[in-house]
Amino acid sequence: METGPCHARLWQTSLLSGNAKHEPLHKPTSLKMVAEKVGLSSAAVSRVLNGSPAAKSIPKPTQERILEAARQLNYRPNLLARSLRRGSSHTVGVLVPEISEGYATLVLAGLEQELLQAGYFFYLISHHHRTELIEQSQVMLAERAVDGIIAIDTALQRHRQLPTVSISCPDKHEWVTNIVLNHKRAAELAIDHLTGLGHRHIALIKGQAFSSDTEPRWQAIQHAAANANLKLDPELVAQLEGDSPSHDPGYFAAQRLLAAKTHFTALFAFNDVSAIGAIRAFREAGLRVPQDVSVVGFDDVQSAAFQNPGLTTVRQPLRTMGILAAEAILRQIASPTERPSSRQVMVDPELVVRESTCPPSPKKPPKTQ
Amino acid sequence: METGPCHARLWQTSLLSGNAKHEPLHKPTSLKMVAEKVGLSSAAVSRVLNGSPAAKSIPKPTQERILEAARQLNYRPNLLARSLRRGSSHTVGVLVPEISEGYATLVLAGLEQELLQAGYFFYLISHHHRTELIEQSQVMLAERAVDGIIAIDTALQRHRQLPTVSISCPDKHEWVTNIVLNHKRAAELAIDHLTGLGHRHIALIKGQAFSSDTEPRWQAIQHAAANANLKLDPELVAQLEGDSPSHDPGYFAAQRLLAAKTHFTALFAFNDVSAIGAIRAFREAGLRVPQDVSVVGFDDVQSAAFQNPGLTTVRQPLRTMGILAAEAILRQIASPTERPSSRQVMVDPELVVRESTCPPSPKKPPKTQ
DNA sequence: ACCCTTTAGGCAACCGTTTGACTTGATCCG
DNA sequence: CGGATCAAGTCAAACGGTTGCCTAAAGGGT
Repeated sequence: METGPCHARLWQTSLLSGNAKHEPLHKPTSLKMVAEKVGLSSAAVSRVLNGSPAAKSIPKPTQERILEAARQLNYRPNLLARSLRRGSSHTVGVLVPEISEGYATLVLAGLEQELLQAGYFFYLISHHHRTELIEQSQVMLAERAVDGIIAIDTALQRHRQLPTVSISCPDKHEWVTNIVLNHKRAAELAIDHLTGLGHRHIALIKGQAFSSDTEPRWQAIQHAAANANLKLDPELVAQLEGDSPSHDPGYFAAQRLLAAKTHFTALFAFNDVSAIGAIRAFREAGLRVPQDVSVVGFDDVQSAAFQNPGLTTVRQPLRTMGILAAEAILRQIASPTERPSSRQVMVDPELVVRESTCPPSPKKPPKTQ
Repeated sequence: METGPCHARLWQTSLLSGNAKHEPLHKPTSLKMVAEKVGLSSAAVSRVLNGSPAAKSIPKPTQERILEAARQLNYRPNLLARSLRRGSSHTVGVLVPEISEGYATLVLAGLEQELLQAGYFFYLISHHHRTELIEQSQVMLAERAVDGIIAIDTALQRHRQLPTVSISCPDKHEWVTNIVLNHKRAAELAIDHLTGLGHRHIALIKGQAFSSDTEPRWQAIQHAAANANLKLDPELVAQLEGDSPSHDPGYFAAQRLLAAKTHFTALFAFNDVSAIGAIRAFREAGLRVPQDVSVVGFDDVQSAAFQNPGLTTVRQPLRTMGILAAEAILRQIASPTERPSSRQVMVDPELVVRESTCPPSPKKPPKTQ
């Protein structure tokens, strides 16, 4: 509220004040130039501009002179220099598997909002699940003196003792704070929903082996199935293959399920993107969703509600998870010595029922084609 | 170890995790430390490690010693310090309206690939089309000494003489290189496709007023319509409203079109996301796509092919545009004095016909509901 | 007159690298 | 033998800002 309008006005003036003297290659104003203009040392100027406690011995009129000079020269501190000296760059690195639609997008949105608000910028790097890229990225981020690292669905390789928060990576490392979903609850929601509708033959799409959520989710599903007295037929389990961030893996997984010709009336997919791919495979095979096959997705990405049929899905509070991760990393940065109060933050899923699920039709098993 | 038992414990655990020589609170190795280890000046070490031409006067064995010491100490140059000295941070700022599914995602993916490959990192900032945020972002990026700015669908406010490339912003500024789509061709593709199928009553969804593509696209559509002897009925034009990055604006725009009760057999939407929203509105109104209304989207986002029905759309080569933008900014950074060879790079669209378009049904006009 | 505190700010080191200018000793050439 | 050249580095000044410590003068109390 103080600097915002101030900057805006500053700008206006420098634009409108007939600044025909367009100085393209003039170096930006430095502290020293401001200091010279007011005839003081740069130490004094620095202290005043930063509102440092040591500035209280400097009289108001002098302070005004300094501020005025800075404004006139359109002074902007060089943050590289400041970071170098202060040892804090106000920057974090964010690692994601891919820059693509789906999961990470919403998390990033939450992250960004929270980080920017705290004056932090972030570097975004994708690694396509390639181990050496992850490692290299961590090294490069450290070189760039980031204050912390946030890893989204990323198995961190080595660790350089930077504050680190991971989202959906059940990370063994001591120093990492984890933001994780309550997988147990998530599996229950989906399985109970489907069994509640009367489904007994439920196919599953497991995540890729490299995805950190795959295992815990799978465990949770087995647990939930057991609780619901449901037998999981190994024939009805397909795994996503390949690291394409698109809908293809889900599409092909569903084709494999169909090819196995084992009867099923419902599918619980690893995520929305693969669910959407699967639905297309079903349609191409002449099956209607949900009449012939009910489909439950996972994540509730932005487009889930706008699918045809609208996708029933287990919502992860993705945006919230981003916000929580940002808060956690900021806390860690603020007090690096102190152990994080809780190394794990668990968030709860929520079932969103739309149009892709219904009771199984008793008539004809989906053995078409 | 130094400041408290807390540290000691941390240290212990990190020992347990299997990494012997991993000193958590030791400051990272500096050039000086390497220099001391080999008994040379940091100047010599710097030159050798950088392979600077001045290092050729240093004998091979000495160079080996230096390299070996750096390796042993796991030396990583501090890029803040280097940037400060060299005056180049190897960082660019990327401005996007939103971090959300759709348009920007693919562009970002292309950008990232190309920038990382060149050793550049980027800051990602979203501004939600708020003028003061755009301006503030530019200032903050300049403070952080970025080497350039890439603006995606963003109306830049003020300019600080940084190398700048914009994507889909018909920017007036002299210094900005533009990556733009051939809107004329894009409009022709869509209009010709629809008229070719026999549609004469085509509804349109215009982009939001703040979107830079809205006007040129609209002009191009009018032009293409005239060429195809098609009259555009103002009743059949709806504009996206609100800055939500979701499918909602398209959904509501379609509802307004339906409410106007003017007969139409096809819709050309501003982008895929709004097309998907519109399709949902149509379905809710009891209209079938494409039998009752054909729909053409724009962009060809990742999920377009997996819609139900598969979305016919005008593809923008989004990833390529990202790559081109990265190349352009890197060129500008490499030779800042020289004016960019071409201030505009135009890319061509491509029509992707899927299942959301077909000839109009002559029977009943979509006056249902 | 003396001591103490406050005011007002300066000095210089420091953050970690880079780089132009310079030194020092040896070698070579005529 | 004297000067030039060269190898193998070193020195110190940047880059731009921050900060611990210092000083010098003025004021205030006794």
